[in-house]
Amino acid sequence: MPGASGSRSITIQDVAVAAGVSLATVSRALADSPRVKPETRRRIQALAKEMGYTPSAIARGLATKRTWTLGVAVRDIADAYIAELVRCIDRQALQRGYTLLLSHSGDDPKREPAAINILRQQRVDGIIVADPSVDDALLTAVGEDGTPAIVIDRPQSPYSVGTDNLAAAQMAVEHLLDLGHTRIAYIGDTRNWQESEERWAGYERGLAQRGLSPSPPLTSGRGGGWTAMGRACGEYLLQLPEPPTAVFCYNDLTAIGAIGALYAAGLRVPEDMSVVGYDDISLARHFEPPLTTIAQDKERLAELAVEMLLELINGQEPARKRLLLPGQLVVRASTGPPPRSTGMP
Amino acid sequence: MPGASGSRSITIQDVAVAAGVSLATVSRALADSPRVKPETRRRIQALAKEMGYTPSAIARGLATKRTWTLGVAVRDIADAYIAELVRCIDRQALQRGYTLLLSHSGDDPKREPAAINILRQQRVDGIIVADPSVDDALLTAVGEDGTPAIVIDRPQSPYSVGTDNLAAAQMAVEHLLDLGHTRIAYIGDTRNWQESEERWAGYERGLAQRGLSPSPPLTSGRGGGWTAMGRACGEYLLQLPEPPTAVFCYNDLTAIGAIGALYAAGLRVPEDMSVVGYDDISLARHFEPPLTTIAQDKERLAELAVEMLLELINGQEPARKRLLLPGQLVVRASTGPPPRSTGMP
DNA sequence: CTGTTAGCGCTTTCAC
DNA sequence: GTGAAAGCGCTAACAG
Repeated sequence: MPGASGSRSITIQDVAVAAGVSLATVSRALADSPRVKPETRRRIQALAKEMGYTPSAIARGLATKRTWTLGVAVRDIADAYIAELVRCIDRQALQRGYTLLLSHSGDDPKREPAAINILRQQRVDGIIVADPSVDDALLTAVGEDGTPAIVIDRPQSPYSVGTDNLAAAQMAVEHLLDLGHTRIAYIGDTRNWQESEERWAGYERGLAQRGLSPSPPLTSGRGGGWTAMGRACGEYLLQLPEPPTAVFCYNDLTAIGAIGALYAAGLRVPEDMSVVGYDDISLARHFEPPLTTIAQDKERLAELAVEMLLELINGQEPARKRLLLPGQLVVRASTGPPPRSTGMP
Repeated sequence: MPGASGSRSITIQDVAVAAGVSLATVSRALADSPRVKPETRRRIQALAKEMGYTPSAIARGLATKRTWTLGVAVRDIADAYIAELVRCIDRQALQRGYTLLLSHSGDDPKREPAAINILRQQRVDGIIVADPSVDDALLTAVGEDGTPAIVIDRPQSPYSVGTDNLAAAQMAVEHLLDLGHTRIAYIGDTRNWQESEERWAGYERGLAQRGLSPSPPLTSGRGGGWTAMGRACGEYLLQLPEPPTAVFCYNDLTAIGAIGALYAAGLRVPEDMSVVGYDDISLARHFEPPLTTIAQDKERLAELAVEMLLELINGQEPARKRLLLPGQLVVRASTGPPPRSTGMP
């Protein structure tokens, strides 16, 4: 016998002979079908358990054309926001009897189609894309082969759920304006350009309503990730002749980077400068100072995404194809009134 | 026609009739078998592509008893260290033609068996467990049904890879001692108790070698996660009559929490207190101050885990069943000499 | 209530 | 080189 390690796993057939019934009966018993005598059912179930029977999801999938598996394509699982979102999706899916198949493109847009393709090959029942940079053409292609897909945070896609970036950003900026700030900067992102631009647009609109003019979004290379970018931009702002008194950031990690720049310069938040983030990742609440930020309702986002996807899977056209949830401004300690003196201390 | 949305996906059979050959030939052509005439092969491949054929991984899995899928069971995908590790595992797996199936127990030990069971039902070729709190009995049970499993950071398990917590922790403490600290605290974790204890043991040994006596590990409820715990412990330390001048933390997020407590008290790091973390998550480098920490070589860990698992899958007994990698001390800016004055300023 | 049988889509002998 | 046919483990008619 060659290095065969795997003791062939026991099948429904094995259980059938052991129980002295037909294979079909076992199948029914295991499925709790009312069509099998309660006693036989119990006996078979006990036997199956005792024999260590583990149903083959793939065989079942082949036979029923339903795998009870949802694919999730993410750009980067190590991104705090995405990871937290995936956790919510997992919870929602599990609750409805689905398992997640994860596929991530390693932050490389070119690999996204491959990532999604893997999911299709695995015959997932549906796909949730948590990568705002996907190509729409790809999504419709996927839809056409019968695998429904919904994308998160990409409002123009065929089926989507997301947070209203523009309105939320505007809220954030209004909060800053209400505190008395007039020189407010925006630190954006180059990778998820569209999303960042929506947030910038909200920032712009908030300022415009008070007759203030926005500055163009600040950004820097993504080397080192968001925190590094936030830090670099923060440092840039500080060496300006007249630095802003507040800054609105693309996300929480960017904000944390910006705050790092302030700390390193011996400045305090919010006394010397106010900072607001976006996403409300779990760290935001516990950071020092606790971050004022826009909370995305991840749990609800996940729930809606899964629900909509299940409707699609069941062949129903969902009531609403594009859902936009409001963001919520969470005021914590990283924002306050601008410093009295003009300029920096 | 009832609400059928899914246009039946096209099969190898469809391609066969379109190409005017038998189904077997298509199968061979698609598999690049040399047994089919090069020209036919190309023709079939082109046709398949054109028809939008997507192979069914589950059908193939059923037929070959190999799914080219690796299961990863994690405690919490939103944990920075775990997420970064999963990213590495994914990269390693992908490189070898495997896809990851993710299963997470939502930080609930009782759900861990279920999480692993899902993986078995999906007939993954092997399992990587990234949850140091799994039960060994569970693992051997899994092994017996022919699904090899390896666990990360749990040295006593049958097959494992991990970082040498004790030695690494000792290094961290020695670094602190070398800087001149004598009052050093340890902030631990209650959830991953064993792992935390190993780190504490390293801390203890480091102190003992210089004739200093350790304090028992500090900890607090996990409400709010690691950062909150670190913060609570940091606050506790500060109100001590004679606070330590340095603190070694279970992980980076804990350290960030502790630093938060210091900042909130108007103290500086490392001038007033040195802090060292563990894991070297990506945030550590960009935090202010950049964290001195123990880096776990996640990429290598992932590589070894995947390699060992593949050996197991291929029926070979791996050369080494239990691998312990050294941690690496990364000195950044959160550690420095103790303050001159005794006690706090 | 239970058994028989025909697939699900693919790989893989075994023939030709 | 290519085709026919068996079978992977399971479900779902269809019969009794």
